[in-house]
Amino acid sequence: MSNTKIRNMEEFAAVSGISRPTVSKYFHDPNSVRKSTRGRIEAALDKYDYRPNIYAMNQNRKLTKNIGIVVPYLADPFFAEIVRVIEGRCIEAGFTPSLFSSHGDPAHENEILDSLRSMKPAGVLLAPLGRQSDKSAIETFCKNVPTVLFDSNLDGMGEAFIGSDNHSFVSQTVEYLSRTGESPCFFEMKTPANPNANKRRIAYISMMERLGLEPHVVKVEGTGWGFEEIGKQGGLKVLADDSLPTNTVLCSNDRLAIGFLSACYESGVKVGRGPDCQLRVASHDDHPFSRFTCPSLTTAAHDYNAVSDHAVDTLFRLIESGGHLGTRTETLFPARLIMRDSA
Amino acid sequence: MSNTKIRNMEEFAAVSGISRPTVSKYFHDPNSVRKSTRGRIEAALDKYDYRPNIYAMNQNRKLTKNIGIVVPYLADPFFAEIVRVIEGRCIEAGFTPSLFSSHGDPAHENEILDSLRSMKPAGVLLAPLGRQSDKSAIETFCKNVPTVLFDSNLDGMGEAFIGSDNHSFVSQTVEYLSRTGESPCFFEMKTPANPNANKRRIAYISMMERLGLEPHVVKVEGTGWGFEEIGKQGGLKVLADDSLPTNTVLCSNDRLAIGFLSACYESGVKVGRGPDCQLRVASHDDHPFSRFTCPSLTTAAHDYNAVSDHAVDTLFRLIESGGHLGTRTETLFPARLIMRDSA
DNA sequence: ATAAAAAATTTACCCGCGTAAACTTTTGTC
DNA sequence: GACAAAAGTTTACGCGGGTAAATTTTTTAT
Repeated sequence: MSNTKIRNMEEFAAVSGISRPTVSKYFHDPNSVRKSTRGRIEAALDKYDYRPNIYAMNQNRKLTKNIGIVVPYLADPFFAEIVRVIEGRCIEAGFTPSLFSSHGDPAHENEILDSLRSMKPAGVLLAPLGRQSDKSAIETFCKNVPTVLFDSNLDGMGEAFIGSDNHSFVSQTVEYLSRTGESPCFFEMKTPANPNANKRRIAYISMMERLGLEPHVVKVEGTGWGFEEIGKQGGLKVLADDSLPTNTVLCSNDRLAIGFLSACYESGVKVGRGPDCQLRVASHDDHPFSRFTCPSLTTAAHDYNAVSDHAVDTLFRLIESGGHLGTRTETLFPARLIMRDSA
Repeated sequence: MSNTKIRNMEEFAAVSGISRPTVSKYFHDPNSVRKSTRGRIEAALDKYDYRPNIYAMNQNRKLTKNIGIVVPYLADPFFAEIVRVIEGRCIEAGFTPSLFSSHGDPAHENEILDSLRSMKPAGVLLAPLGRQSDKSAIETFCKNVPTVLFDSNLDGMGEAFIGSDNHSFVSQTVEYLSRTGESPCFFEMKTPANPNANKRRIAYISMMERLGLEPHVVKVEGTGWGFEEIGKQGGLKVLADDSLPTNTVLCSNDRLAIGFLSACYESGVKVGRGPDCQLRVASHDDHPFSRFTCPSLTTAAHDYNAVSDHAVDTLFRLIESGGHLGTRTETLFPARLIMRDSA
């Protein structure tokens, strides 16, 4: 490692004995230059530790090698986990991921899209807030930037959608619960933030009807993204009122269930499938913490890797095709039932 | 909103009737131009929706308005929450935060620092991995980029450190537990990733000795960042062995405690301070989920806001002072004991 | 009203790199 | 060894905006 500092590509080209345009080509794609040339550049590279100025590089590019990743709520470990996988894939493929969380705030989601636009990213993976999202802002954004939606679908927006098949989630849990005990009631927020919640309720009702059972939906108060607290308060209430229609509760998602289980514990209600248990509780998502609840939570698991991989692959195809795929596809991955102790 | 598209600052200056250098000055600091001028620019601004090219802007700047935020493990909601607060403060102050997670991997931490350097950020808020961090890489980085460390301290690195006072955490929990029942043993990982863990053990031992009590440290196997699982497996083991030295367990951190509580539940061990309880469990951090454990977790809470605010304020002072503060300060915020049901 | 200070304007050059065109050298093939 | 193709070199210009210097205009103070 020499201590003479290289200020720009010109100087670096000089010390490596290669012309600047060729060096520029190398940084754009190392395989686009002859092997011997690449060798000389790389020799100089670890002797002088030069890195091209990213701002100058991107200034003249129509598209950069940046990929934007936007999630609605990073404090939810579910999204943190997906982000981890997606980031890895992007880096592998030579892109530079930039991570953003809307933190549950539509205004902030808009700001993110705004600053994302000026980053001229090659593509964006967007998990929108859902119902709260500013649809027209997202629509405009998607027209200007190659975007793949994931997790939450918004009608017609983005070049593709990749998510989980809510019907598969709910039909598996409902089928399992109904087969092994009393049929479940459906526990959810009165005004859910996420479109998946609506799909799950509808799937629950249709599945129950198909089984010839009467559906019961229990809606609890509360808004925002503090699902655990909402589940807990709602749980305490329905348990105090003794207003649950059945002894089996199917929560819309694991975070609600975590709160609900906490309410059960505090109310002295024993959850599980043992003979001494008063209630069975199941849910959806396979949240990273669901294996540590008391009792551990029976749930339907996302195929994290499939969703992440397919979202990223789709985005790469989109980028390669220059920003437009033929028709907008919606890919849904089925769930896998995870049987634990709560039901 | 006119539909003529503005391509660059030249054109925007033309339509706003102001010269380009003045417009440039405006974007650098809106208050640096006369009020009437600002008015004309802003009128044009919402008529034509032009935004300066961020790459061209930053190319010639020694320092940008970017701030890097690096955390060791974003899937830990503790960090997700801190990040949320910090991001907000940065945006308020007119900076552009960029978020990175090392995902528990030292090699990735290095890559992040590398790409961060080429972003020429005005400053960086770094929560390092800790023991696993490549110390020399971080040291080199801190010499080149104005950096404030938080959460995990690394000796002498960065211009300042802001974190929580582990001694305050542990002394409060130990004092409380010892006063209200059997004195606690200390439950931790054999080889903790984070320097805070060591400080907590030391604080535990010294506090116990001060109280004239015998310290007992229970170390469990396991490496990596899956603390809950480590706590659970370790918990199952010590409960099966019946090897706990006392009926009161103080976990090094909440994530371990979440796993430990799960082990207690599965082992049929009732936790709490009621007469029918076999074990008391307490911990440190006030993890976002600790209020939803079964039973809810007695813990010592970080002053999230104080840490975030002070870290950000320190970074801003550092930036204003041109990259160096006088002497390296280490600011530690005390804990607040949160009494819940587990102890 | 007038001088002094503050703010804008004009002009001009720079930054670090992308990239096109014309030309030269190196490769690989028969 | 001749020759076409591939790769590299030179030269030159552009991108979009930062910024300095000299000049003009506007504002503020007296």
